[in-house]
Amino acid sequence: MAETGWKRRRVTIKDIAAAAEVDPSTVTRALQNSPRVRTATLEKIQRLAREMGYVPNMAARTLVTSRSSIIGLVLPDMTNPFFAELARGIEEEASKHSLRVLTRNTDGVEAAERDAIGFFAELKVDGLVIAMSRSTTEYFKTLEASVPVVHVNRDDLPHHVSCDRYAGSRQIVDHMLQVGHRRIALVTGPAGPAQQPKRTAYVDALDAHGIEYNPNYIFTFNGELQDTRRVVDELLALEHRPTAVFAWNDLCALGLIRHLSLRGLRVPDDISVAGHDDIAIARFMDPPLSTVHWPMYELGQESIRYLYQLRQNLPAQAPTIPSPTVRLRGSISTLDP
Amino acid sequence: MAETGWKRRRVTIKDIAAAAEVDPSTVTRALQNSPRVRTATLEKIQRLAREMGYVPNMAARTLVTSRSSIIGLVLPDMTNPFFAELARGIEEEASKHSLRVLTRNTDGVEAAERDAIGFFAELKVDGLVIAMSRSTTEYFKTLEASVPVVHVNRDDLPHHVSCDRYAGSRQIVDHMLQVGHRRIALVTGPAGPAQQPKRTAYVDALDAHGIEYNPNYIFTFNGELQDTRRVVDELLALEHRPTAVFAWNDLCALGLIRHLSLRGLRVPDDISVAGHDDIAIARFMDPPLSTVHWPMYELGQESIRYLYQLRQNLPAQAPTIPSPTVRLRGSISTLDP
DNA sequence: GAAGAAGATACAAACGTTTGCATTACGTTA
DNA sequence: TAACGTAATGCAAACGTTTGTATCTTCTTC
Repeated sequence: MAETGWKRRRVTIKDIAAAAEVDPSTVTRALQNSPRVRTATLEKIQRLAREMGYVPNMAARTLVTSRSSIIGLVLPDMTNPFFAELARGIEEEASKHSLRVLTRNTDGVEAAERDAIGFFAELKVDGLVIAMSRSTTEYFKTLEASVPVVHVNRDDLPHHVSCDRYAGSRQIVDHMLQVGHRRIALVTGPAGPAQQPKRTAYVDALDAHGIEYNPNYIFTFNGELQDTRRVVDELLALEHRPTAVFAWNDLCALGLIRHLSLRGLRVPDDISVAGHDDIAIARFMDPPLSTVHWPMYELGQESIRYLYQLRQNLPAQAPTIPSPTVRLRGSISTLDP
Repeated sequence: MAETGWKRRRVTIKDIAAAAEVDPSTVTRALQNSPRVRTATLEKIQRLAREMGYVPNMAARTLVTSRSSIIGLVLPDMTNPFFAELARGIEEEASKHSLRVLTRNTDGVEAAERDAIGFFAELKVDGLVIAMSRSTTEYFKTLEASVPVVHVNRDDLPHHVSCDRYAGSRQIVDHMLQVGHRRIALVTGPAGPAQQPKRTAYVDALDAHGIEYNPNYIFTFNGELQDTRRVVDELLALEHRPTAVFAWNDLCALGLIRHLSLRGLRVPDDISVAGHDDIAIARFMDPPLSTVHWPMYELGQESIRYLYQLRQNLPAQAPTIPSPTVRLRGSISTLDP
């Protein structure tokens, strides 16, 4: 027997006002602990509110204050622990300012991204954090008129929080070269503004060791875990097979390792693999993954701090985040000369 | 919370009405493609709205209609791909009803869970999907008065969507027994209503094979990946070491495998491991993980369908989800007798 | 004990939509 | 051409808060 239970009228501030024999405005003030209301009245009202099961109506409040105390977070992929870490940092920091965080994910689809953003705009969120979007600059230009936005990992956009995309990649490729690797493959992700520095770091590192960069050693990964199989196939089909692979990210590295293993190659004995991001499971992989530690949690925190400055039109300079560092675990072998 | 620059006045329906020399009510109707407005007027209004950059104000709309077209999703842990899959199913199905999904995660903390729920209640969401909460029945009793709620994986609560928690576990333990394992450890998670059926399945399976259940073989895992180390230590300290482990979930299995490997034990040669959930990376682990496939995506879809029925007071019987099945990959070895 | 200062509370307008009902405009039929 | 039906639009109230200002108490102070 289904109840019509939740259709029953919600208790409003007016109901409390009536019960307390007082004006609605007094109730509002009492509920926000205003010093303007006498202690006795205040307590009586708060007790009544509790007893009557009062739940504030955000819509009404937002309508009049045009503030929602909500931060919108737009993520391309909840599946990737990388972004979960970001969300943690954001929530942690947001709660300090008593802001709540609502998340929408877009599966990396641009249309979904715009829908999410438009939706948050309708909701009148107090701020928007957008991680690694695909959308273009002009789009955000118009958006920024209505809501403060901070981008994570989009160095090319006006208000961003990011960290040195070149340094970490450069370091790990340098390391592979130092331990003797000469044929190093690079697996890049789906095209996007984030790809270039990684590729440059790769080319530069080779360059610094006097190695000519070989376009055949660069692969493009579509982001689906299954696609690593194709990459491995192509990689193994090369005449001079690489001895090391720098993967797009840790999840990609995981897939590569798996399919290499299926093809009979052991990591790192037969081929070395490096990842990027340092997600939680990286150290639990077999072998534990050498990777670039990307400080996603800190980026989350900083993005909220930045947003907070933006909201009050402070000079809000982009925060500085420490450079990413390399975590060497077991997935890169030293080559005998 | 100082007001600021980008806070320039938003375009409202009245502005459009003025520009189109028409009444606000006509604008509303035009924007929802009502047949009550002449085609010419309708097009003119819609064009104007686009040109002027009109963004509807959800707060105002929600206030009058007392519907928000939002579904709230409360998750204990975004890091776990398991829940990401649920979110996918929910979003997919929700978009069919043109509902949007907003997510909050609670890190498994009960206080955070209540905050999230309370928040969604204030937001006047049209429905709430709560996954594997810790909270108690009475709490939800009062909640259901204000919003329809569907629980995922909480068989004990009134409106839930779940699937046979016993069958899958039973099957995989049976399988381990069939291939010759006699000393099988069970790793359970943090206490909660979800634990019992798994444990019962484990005990029953042993029973059916005439094996007495050994309390020393049951370990409690706290949910943190690092904690697997302790579990492995305790496990290896046992006098008669188990030959197989049924882990709480796949992530737990991953950690166990890693620490077993650090202690020099190979999976599955030295010890077998089974997981639960079948998250995306399970098949990419080394060895690929044998596990119970839990249909999280389908559960997500069903929870929205259920919610939809609840909302219109249909007889809404709990939907039936196919039983979970076992995915045998490489992490369980056959024992020589 | 009266004037004035706080202190406490009430009043009323506003926020931006939606929607039932009233009104006007237009084309059709007798 | 008057009467009528229908199509298109306008009017106004309502949703539940918040907040600036006005009003009413109560206490000081002389």
